[in-house]
Amino acid sequence: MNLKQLSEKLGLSQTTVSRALGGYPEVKAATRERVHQAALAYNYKPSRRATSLATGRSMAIGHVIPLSSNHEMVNPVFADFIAGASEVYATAGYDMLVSVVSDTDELRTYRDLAGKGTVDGVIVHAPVPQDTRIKVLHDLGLPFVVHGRAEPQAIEYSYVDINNYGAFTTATHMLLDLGHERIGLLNGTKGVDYADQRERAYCETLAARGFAPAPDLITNNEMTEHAGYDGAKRLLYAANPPTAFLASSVVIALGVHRALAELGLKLGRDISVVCHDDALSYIGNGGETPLFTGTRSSVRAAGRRCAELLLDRIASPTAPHTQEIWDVTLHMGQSTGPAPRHTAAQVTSAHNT
Amino acid sequence: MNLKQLSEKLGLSQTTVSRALGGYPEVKAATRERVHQAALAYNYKPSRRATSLATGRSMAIGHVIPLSSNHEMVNPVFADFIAGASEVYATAGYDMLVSVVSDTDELRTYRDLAGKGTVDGVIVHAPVPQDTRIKVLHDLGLPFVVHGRAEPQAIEYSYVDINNYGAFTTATHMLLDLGHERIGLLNGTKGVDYADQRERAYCETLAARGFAPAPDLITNNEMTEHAGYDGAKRLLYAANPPTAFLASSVVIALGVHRALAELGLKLGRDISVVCHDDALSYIGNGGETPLFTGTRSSVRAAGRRCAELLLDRIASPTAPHTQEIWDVTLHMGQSTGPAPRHTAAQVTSAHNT
DNA sequence: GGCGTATTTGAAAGCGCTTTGGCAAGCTTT
DNA sequence: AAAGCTTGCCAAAGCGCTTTCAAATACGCC
Repeated sequence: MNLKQLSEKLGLSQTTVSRALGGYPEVKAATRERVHQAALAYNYKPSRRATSLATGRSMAIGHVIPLSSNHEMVNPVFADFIAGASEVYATAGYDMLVSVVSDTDELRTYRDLAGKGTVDGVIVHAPVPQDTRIKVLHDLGLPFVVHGRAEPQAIEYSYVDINNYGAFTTATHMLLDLGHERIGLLNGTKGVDYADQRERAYCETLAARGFAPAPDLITNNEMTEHAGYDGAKRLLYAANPPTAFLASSVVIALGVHRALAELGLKLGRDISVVCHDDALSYIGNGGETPLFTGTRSSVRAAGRRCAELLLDRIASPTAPHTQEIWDVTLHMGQSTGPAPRHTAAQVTSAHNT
Repeated sequence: MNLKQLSEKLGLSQTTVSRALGGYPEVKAATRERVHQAALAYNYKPSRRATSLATGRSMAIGHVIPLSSNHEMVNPVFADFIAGASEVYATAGYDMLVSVVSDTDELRTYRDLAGKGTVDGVIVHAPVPQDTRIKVLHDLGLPFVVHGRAEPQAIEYSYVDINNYGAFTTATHMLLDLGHERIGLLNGTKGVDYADQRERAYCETLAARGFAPAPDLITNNEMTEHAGYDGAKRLLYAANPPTAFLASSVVIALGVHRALAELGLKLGRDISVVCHDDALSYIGNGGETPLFTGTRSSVRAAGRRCAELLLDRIASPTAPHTQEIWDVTLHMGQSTGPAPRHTAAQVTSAHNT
């Protein structure tokens, strides 16, 4: 059933039917009602293809999620972020277009989306400093919102980010307050904005409290369970091991946890762990007393907010940009405790088990 | 730049330009070349909106991923599945449309997608026995492929599934061979096909080997780390605890692992764990000797295959259906060992620590 | 040279909607 | 009662492609 057929059935013009369904005011209430009934009865839905062509808007938002060409890894936070964004799109009548592309193809993908007009806007994930995507999108005239930041940029743009610097400053202070002096940082890939912010916070907080940050206590890796496990084990086996870890995600923290179990070390007693928790639904570090102490911020909420901002931008492209930096709060869990006295001995003995 | 402008620039008709770009044979090689050059120079890309309307195909595939209305949970396997499917779509020039909807809205979403013609086909995720979606999609005439099975069905359909029954039969036998007699099953939600298959395999294998499967050793829950942790702890605290667990996913197994660590039990010595491993990229239970012993099958590969089959169906809708059941192989990890002698005592002592 | 057959190009008719520009009828003004 | 507004509806022109049908040109052969 298409518009022509429906309008013939009703003895009305296509114009009137279209207007009735579209909610335009110049239709008599009775007519509108009749049209709605008929649409329901014949299960008429305007073709998205035709509507798009006629209006010039495709009613779809693109999410280009990069796949590190080397590790073929899909970051699990995307799942939650997308779920959040999807809620907003659904209520606004937008579709969500997802492309998983190797990061080398990303720019081409944006050019394609813009050229073919497949989407009305895009969300930029995992920005890096001086991200080239921002200029490209700006030049293409494709509305976008960044999840995270990509400073410095000559171009003004909208973003939603969490206060990574603040989060890791708080976390570092907290571990120092507990007496930990050697703190390992298990971070994400270098060059990604949030990872750099976190490292800076960690280093500067240590420095401010009179400790020299040891580069050998920092690992940069993808945010996988395995990376956490490897990183923790490597640092713990080294000379002068840390008594605490800062982990960039719960997934990494789970890896640390596994390493500790294997070494016979008890989390929160022998080794403390503080992580940033994206509140991923299937990891669930929540509850009364969560497993891991950490700063927390819902990546799903960020997805929702980014989507809202993007739809706003599409509606009014010349409006001033919105830049939100969300503060995060520290939640106490079971993974932190005062620094133990004899640390080196501990690990060595564990090693010999 | 649109087709009209480009063809005027070239002094050709829109027909010829369209055909040259579309790779139709009735264009002189020299002309084709000239058109391609110009398209490149002016960065012309045919509008997806117009193409769709003209051809009647939208060049997009829908993935409707259900959100359990009660738990708001996004299954992490979707991320990997989608990444696999996306690869195939990308090379075929298709887009991927993702809607995350509460499971009560799912049928409506399918009807919408079909009615508006937003997609040319869909993938059905997480089927349940006698899944109503299959009939609805069949009646809508929307091509689809199911990831998993939804038997029994009056309707013939295509699917890709793993041999869940075989996998858990193998796994149960293996634990029995190691001397484990009380084996806990930490399974997914009841009513989802794969969970039911796995439970059946577990029960029937136990029965075949002369053991009565105890219902109190089975838990059904969403496949989260937390559920694994809770389930393991509950079973271990009960009277006559198991000496081994079968876990429906690595995420659950990680939860078990955490519970064991907390109880001071050693994985693979005090308690054995076998799980099914979807080979999720960010969990990474791989490597030389993986942490968890388990049957393994790449959910990403399944995503690829489902996508291929769906594109085939769209190309030839009347072709016979393809039904693939993938056998899975058991990979030895560090999480299994012979059954310990004194089990009840163990846990009790751990409890008192 | 003329006829039949390829080869190459174009004009125009959709695809199914939205939206502009009218038009007729009913109401208000003065 | 004539002029001016509203109200409610319609015809038709796009939106930017694809594709059918027809035509023009080039080629092979007797």
